[in-house]
Amino acid sequence: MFIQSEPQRKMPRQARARATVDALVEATAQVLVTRGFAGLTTTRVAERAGVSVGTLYQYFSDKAELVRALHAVRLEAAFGGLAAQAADPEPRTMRERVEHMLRALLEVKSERPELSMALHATMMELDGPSYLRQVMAQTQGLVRQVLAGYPEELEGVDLDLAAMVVTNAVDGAIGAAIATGRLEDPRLVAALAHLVLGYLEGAAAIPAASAS
Amino acid sequence: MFIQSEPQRKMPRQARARATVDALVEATAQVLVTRGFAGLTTTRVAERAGVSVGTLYQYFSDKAELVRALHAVRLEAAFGGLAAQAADPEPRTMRERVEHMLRALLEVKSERPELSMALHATMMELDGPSYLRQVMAQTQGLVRQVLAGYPEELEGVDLDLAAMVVTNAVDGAIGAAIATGRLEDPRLVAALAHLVLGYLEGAAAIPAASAS
DNA sequence: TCATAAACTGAAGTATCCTTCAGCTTTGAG
DNA sequence: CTCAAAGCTGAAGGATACTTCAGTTTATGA
Repeated sequence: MFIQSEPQRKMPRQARARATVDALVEATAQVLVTRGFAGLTTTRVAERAGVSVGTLYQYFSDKAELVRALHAVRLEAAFGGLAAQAADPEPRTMRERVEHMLRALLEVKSERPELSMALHATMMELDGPSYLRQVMAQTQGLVRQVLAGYPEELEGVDLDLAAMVVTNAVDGAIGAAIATGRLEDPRLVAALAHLVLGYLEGAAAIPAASAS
Repeated sequence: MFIQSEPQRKMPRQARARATVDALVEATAQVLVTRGFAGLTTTRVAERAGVSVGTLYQYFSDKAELVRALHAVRLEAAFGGLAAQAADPEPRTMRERVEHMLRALLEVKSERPELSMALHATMMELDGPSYLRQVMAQTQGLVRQVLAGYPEELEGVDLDLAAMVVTNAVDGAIGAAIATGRLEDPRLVAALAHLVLGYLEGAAAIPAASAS
């Protein structure tokens, strides 16, 4: 599962090299979790991956590139799970679809919660706003698309605003759940679904109306 | 507005020194926004504050201490605004109270959005989970207290869960708004209020019920 | 006014870290 | 089997950052 987004560096051609790249990305994940971004040194990553520093620099031009590769892998995983549920041809009520997507998302995040947290913080520090915009564009786009599949229920709702609010609200709540170790709380899915559906229901009234 | 949480270092006694400490904290904010945490060097901060490095080390034992001091100032500002609205003796409907608090929160964040973002990312990298827990404990505590003031509307609702979900959902949505520069969108308050109230309404049904 | 404490300076020591590259090892096609 | 390409090694160069502290300047109060 290597990503082809390191333009200036060599691409692995042999199987051994592909394994090396994978090991480096995984090592990055481990070091990031255990020592944080400050402790993410090229030597340490190489060591953990069982190769020498020079090898690292054959495939990654930078510490940042290493982190970005890791992020690409994880994003694909998280997004893939979501997209699968979003595209599930089985017709579903809006509630069902929301719950399924939430479950898929929670499943991915639950696999390595500390990594999710550490990686997010690092990408934030690394690419700041552009990182956020990229992730948000993808995720919100998907959510928006799903919402568009329920035109009757959401008549008059600003789908862009709804996608933004709902997506990031869920993300914030999940982040908090991770930080406090409540990711396994069985009520979580129900609570998040209630949050999303509670917003969507009656969201048509939002646009101009604003009580003082 | 200096904080007394640098145990090992000297406390400023004269007015000049207090001004120096303030200047250092403000310089930290500026450097953090313009160069990120990676670019936050002690020399650069001192330079920007108009003092020498040695002076910095008289009051702050560490780069981290500098950031923590800045965070303390900002947290107090944000929390103060919220608490003021929360404790406002004027009786209000739940909707009004929520809207007022959201407005107060958005006001603080709007002052220096990039700083809010950068500081959050940095604290995340610096103190990770313990930072989140601290902030969440404070904020959720406040929110929980506010919610407890509306026992009829929220009968049967798990206030702890509600405070956590609502608080962090709002935080996530605001974070996204900051990143995309939509903080001034006039519909934002209404949308967030709708999010919060939509969750609270009927949240009593959450505990055990969980549709498959 | 003067002495003492507080505050400030900034060059220098120490510690890492990033990154390269010349040479060695492994792979795989012919 | 042979050899050119791919892959790997790790010591060393170069750069920067953190932190200290001996010495200087400024404030205070007796």
